[in-house]
Amino acid sequence: MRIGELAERTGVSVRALRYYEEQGLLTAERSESGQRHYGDTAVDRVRMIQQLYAAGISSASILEMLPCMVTGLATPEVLAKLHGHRSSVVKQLDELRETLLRLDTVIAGASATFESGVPKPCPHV
Amino acid sequence: MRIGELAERTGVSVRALRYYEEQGLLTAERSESGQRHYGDTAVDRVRMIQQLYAAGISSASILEMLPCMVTGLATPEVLAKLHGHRSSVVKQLDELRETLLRLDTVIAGASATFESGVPKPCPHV
DNA sequence: TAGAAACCTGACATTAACGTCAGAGGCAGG
DNA sequence: CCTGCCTCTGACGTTAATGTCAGGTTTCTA
Repeated sequence: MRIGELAERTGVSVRALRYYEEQGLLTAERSESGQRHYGDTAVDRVRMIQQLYAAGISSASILEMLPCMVTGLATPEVLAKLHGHRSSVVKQLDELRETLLRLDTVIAGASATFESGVPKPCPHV
Repeated sequence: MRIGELAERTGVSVRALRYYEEQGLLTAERSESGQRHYGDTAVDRVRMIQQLYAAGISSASILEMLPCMVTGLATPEVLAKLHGHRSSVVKQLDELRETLLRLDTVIAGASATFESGVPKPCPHV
């Protein structure tokens, strides 16, 4: 498939796909005229990239990890990187949970204010 | 306390603190000569700001929410915003959990490779 | 009362993952 | 062949939260 179709099937912009290639995260066959052509596996590849991005992992790190993400095999160095990223993801999870608790506390307090029939303006601090 | 001490106590740079003030997230008394002076509550305030940043909430949104984060009171509009941010935090949590699972799968596979005594180079995809 | 250390404002630099535009070539239908 | 849509490269724009530097004032310390 060509780049437009890949973009549509993954929900990622054409620009982003070219950027991935630029970063070495995604490769493409080229037609005689220079147009990119992708196999079906590219769809999964792009989705994986997106997922790692969503975890706050940089393209440089993804580049190191990606080949092994596909096969499940890794060098010791890559394995160490993976553990490192796992830690940071766990840390992010903890922080997010804490933030969620705080948000819930605030929301509960604010909601109670309204339910009590006493809508007060937001006071200045 | 002055800005340097606040920076040290919160682990945030002086530049960042001035930026928070610029964004309206943090206020300071000014001495005769114009130097910022903070009360002890500023420490908590800064930590809260950092936590919200960590949740991917923009400074503009924080600005809307912050007064009410302190008092637990909110206008209906702010309450709606809070719910919106709650949703996005929950979504982030889900995505992170999914990513963690994927990472664990890969790590498990890679670790097994080593434990089996067959360290293989990372193959090309 | 120096001189160092901390502070001030203002402004330009940085980073990442794209968006957007320009100018040009490629491809399928009518 | 023409039209319209897709694609190409290259390059500059964007955003957010700072970093960094310059040039000047204030505050602490010896």
